[in-house]
Amino acid sequence: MLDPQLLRSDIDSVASRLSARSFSLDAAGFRAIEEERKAVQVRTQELQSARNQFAKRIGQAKVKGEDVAGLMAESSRANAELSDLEMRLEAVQRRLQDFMLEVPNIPHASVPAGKSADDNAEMRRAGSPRRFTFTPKDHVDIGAQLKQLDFDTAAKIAGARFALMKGPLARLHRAITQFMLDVHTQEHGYTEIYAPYLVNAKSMEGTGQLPKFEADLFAVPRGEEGKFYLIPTAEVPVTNIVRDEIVPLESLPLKFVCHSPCFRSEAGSYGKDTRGMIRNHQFDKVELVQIAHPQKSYEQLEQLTGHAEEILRRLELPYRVVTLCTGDMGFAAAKTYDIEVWLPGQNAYREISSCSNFEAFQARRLQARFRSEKGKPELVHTLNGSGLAVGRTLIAVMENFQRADGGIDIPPGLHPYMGEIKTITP
RNA sequence: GGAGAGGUGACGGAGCGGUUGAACGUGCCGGUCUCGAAAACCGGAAUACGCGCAAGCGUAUCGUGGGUUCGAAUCCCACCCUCUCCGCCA
Repeated sequence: MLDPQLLRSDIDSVASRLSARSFSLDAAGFRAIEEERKAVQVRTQELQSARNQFAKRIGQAKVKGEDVAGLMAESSRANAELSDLEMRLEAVQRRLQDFMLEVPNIPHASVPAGKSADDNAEMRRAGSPRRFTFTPKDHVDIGAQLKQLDFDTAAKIAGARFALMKGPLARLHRAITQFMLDVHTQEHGYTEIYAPYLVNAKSMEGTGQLPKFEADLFAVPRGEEGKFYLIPTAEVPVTNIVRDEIVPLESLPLKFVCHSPCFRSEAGSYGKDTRGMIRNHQFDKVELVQIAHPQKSYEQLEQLTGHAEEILRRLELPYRVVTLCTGDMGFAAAKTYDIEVWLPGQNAYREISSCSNFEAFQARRLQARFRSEKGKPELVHTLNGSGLAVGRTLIAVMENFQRADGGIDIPPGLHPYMGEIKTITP
């Protein structure tokens, strides 16, 4: 959510900055609601003040044993208008809130303008794609030949967009997870978190998935009306740790790492990446989350992105980093770096991590604050990034380290996590 | 699933339906004292929002939402959460 003060004071410049991400802000609509809010609120508060005065006078008179019937009648009359106004105020505030919740974040000044992924700016490349002496296969074929990656059985058990791994490949998947967690906790200073995979609507709203993106989520019913949502990323439970909290200044930045399964309905991506494990309803991810001082958050974004890159360097996987353009960024982000790993099977770089600074956009929804140097509570900045998506990392290892005989070499960094097994062979 | 207890400020803990945003204590900040500290004493301190150039004024907030009332932290209802016991369970 954006700062309501900013919208009130300078909605036109907000609108123009949002147009870069092809969001058209209804400035006139906002002004109209805001004007009504102001009028209704002022009047309501006047009446409330009058009511409080009456109540106070009646109380005082009663103590003295005076007759208060007249005052009470007068007060009743004055209150008649109030309940109606209070309802109107509530309604207009809800409309304002609804409006605000649908407005995306303002892109940071350093974000390149653009409409689609084609306009993203490549920042750097690391490693160079391996030259194969044979035609490289993609992970689906490699996995099938090894009989360790089975989409048919997964489809029988659950449906499309699920995967089933067996034996050494399943272990490799686990090894990758452990490796990432160890690097981030032991070398990058993150605190490991284990968090709920089902969360309430409030948490989803805090990080921005709700109300706008309900269709992307899975939910399970709970009780009469309520429901739990399955987390689409550990960002949700972990960032919500600081919801409604005021954290001490000296504790910043908070750095959390959390491995979790992620559940996404992938509504609207029919026909996209249907082959293999690129885009599944369920996948594992190691997520990095930072709660930062507002003046440090962009510094922290560079650092966090570097932490994610370090995993790829250790696994000897070629990658590049791109800055998402205004049109390609997520709803809540002010700036995003995507890290894309080289996939020989697709002959392309594919996203394996997305590192974003949300500035105060999430913090405002979360009411996540810190006590500033002046002793006043101020909104924190929140950041997160994948460090990394486990399934896609597995794919990258399979495709980049595949052998002519259909086997897979294990990158040296993972040997300790594989019981020193160095190859997976057919 | 059954039975019970409880949710008040950073924390502990009061609070006959009426000048209660909330006693008291601890902690915190400033000051006096001191070479310095401790102790003691004095003083200060919630958050959000609205109106206003400002000084300031007003509104809301005692788990959440509704209700009763001229007036609710205090009464009623529903829900959420925490704790204890029983049952079940990894």
